[in-house]
Amino acid sequence: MPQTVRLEVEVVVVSVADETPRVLTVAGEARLPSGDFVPARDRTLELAARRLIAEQTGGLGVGYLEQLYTFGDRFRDPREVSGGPRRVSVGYLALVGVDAAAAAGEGVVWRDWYAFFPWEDARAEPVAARTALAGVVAATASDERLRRWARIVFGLDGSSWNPERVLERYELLYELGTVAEAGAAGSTFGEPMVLDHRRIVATAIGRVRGKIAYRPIVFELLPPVFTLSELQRTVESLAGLRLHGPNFRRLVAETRVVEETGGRRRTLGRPARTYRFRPEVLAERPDPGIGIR
Amino acid sequence: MPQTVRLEVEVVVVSVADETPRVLTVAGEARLPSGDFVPARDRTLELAARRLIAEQTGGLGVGYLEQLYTFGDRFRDPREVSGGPRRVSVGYLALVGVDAAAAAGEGVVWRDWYAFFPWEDARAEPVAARTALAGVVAATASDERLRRWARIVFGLDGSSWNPERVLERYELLYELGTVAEAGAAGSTFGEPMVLDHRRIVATAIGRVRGKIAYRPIVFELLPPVFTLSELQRTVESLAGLRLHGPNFRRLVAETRVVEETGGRRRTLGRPARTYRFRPEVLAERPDPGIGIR
DNA sequence: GTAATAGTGTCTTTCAGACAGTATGAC
DNA sequence: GTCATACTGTCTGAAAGACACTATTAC
Repeated sequence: MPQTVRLEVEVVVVSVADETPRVLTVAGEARLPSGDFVPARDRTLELAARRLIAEQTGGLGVGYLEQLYTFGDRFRDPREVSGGPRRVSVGYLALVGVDAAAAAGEGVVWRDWYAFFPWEDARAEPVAARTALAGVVAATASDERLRRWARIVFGLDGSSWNPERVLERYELLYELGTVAEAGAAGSTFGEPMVLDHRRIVATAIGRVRGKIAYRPIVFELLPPVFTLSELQRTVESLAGLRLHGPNFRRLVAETRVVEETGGRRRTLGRPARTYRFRPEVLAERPDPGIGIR
Repeated sequence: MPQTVRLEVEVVVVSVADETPRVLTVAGEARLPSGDFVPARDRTLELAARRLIAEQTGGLGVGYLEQLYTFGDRFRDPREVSGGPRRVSVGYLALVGVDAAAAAGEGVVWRDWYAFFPWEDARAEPVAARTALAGVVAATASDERLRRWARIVFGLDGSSWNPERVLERYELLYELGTVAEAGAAGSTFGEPMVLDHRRIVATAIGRVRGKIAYRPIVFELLPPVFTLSELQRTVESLAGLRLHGPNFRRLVAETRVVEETGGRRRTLGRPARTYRFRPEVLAERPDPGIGIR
C-alpha cells in the first residue's frame, strides 16, 4: 500500500498585551491549534482554519486571517518513520484583538513569542541572547561560508539587522544544532515547540514584521481607541525594536492612517490624546501601514 | 464515503526572451505543468515540483524555485461537482535562464505572460487594456465600494499603480465577471487558462515583481554575461514599466550587484560594456536587488 | 518645585527622479 | 556628417533620522 497523504491546517494565533506579542498554544504543550482539513465540511482552507480555531479555543473570534506557507517535508512528523501518513500542513496566521484574546477559552495558553525566539527581541540593550549568538557563530570556525552567512542574517557585522529574517535565523540555528528540536540538550536558545511548530511561528513573525509597514494590520491587535504611545509600543513589540518617538509620531500623522477621537487618556505624565484607525486611508493610499525601519 | 483530498503541485515556470516574460504551458492547452504529490517518492514539496517539471518538459533544468501559495477552494476543479476528489494544489514559481529555456522539450509552449494579463504591461503608452479597464470600472455604477476599490488597485485615480497587485486586479475582474473564467463570452481581458491556473500565474507575477527589488532573482533569468541595457530591459519587462536609463544605471552601480567583465558588445549605437552578477553582494548587503519603484 | 510622559519644530543626510549633455560606434 | 545607443554629471525635492526643545499632568 502506498504511503498516504494527510492534509492538515495549523494556525499561529497572535495577540499583543502588555507590550508583549503572544502566540496561542493548546494547554499543557507547546503546540499550535491544528487539525485535519475536512473537504466535506471546509469550503476553503481558510474556513478550515477558522473552524479549528473556534473548536480548540472555546470560540475565539478571529478577525484577520492569512495563509503563510505549506510544510510537507518527509519526517517532519516522526511518526512517519513507523509507518504513519505523510503530514502536509498549511500554516495560517491569525490576529486577534486584545479584548477578544482575553475571552479565549479554558484549554489555551498565551505565550510570549520571544520565549521561543529570545534573540529576536532587541528592545532592551544589551541583548543577552544576541551576544550568546555571537559566541556560537565564532565557534563555527570550521565553515567560513556558514560563519559569514550567520553574520549577515544575525546582523553581527556591519550589515544591519533585518527584523523579517526570523525563519532564516531559526533555520540557521537548527543547522548549527543549537536548538532543542535539532537535538541540543539544555539549549539556551529559546523554548522548543512540538514537531516543527517553531518553524511555523518563525514564519508568522517574519510575515507580521514584513507586512506591518504597508498594511494596517497593527490595528487588528489594538483596541479601537488608543494613544500614539500605545500604538508605538505595540509596533515596537512586534518588530522587536525601539523606535524614535517624535519621528514615529510624525510618520503616523503624515500617512493619515489614524485620526483623533477628541478624547484624552490619563498616564503618569502628561495625558495623551486618543486616536482611532481611519479606514478611509484604504481608499486613499495604495499601501497604508506603520513605518518601521 | 467521505470526500477525499488529492494533493497536487502546480508550477509556474518563467523565463524571459526578447523583452518578453514567458510562462511555460503544456502543449495544446493553456495549462501549467502539474501533477500529484507522491509521498513515497517526493521527499519534499519542492522536490515534487522539480520532478514534475523534469517529467513534463523534457528535462528542463530549473535553478530558482519558490513556493507561492496553496489553493484549496471547493469547486476550483469543476469535476468535484460530479463526485471528484477535492483538489488542493501547492503552487510553485520556477525561474529558468534563457539558454536552458531554449532547450525545453517538445511538449511545451512558452507563452508571453501578458497574453493572459494585457493590462499588466504599461511599457507602451497608451495601454489599450488599461483604458478598456477604466470603462468597466465606470460601468460598475451600482456599487460605489467596488468602484473605489477598482480605482485603487488599477491606479486609475491619483493613487499610483502598484505593480505587485496582480492577483488583486485579476480577482477584481473575475468578481466583475469580465474574464472568460468567470463566464464572460468573448472577453477582451486576456486569454483564459484552464481551471484556476490564471490565478496561480497572477500570484507568480506579483511575487516576481515584489521580490526583484530586494533579491537578485533577475540574474536567474539572464545569461551569465549581459549589458546594463539588457538588464534594464529584462527588469522592465517583468515589472511592466519603463524605467529611466541613467537612474537605473546609477542605482545598479551603487548597489555593487554587478561587475564589469571588461568585454564589450556591439549594438546599433555605441557598443555597451558587459557585466556579470557579483555573488559577493550576498555577503555584503542584507537585501541586494534591482530597484524598481 | 521634580518626575514623567506627550508633543513640536528644525536641521541634516540620504536617496530617488528629472534632465542636460557627452561618448562612441555604424552608416 | 546623421542616427542610434551608451554613458556621465548635476540639480531638486521628498523622506528618514537625529536632536533640541516645549507642554501638561501627578505628586
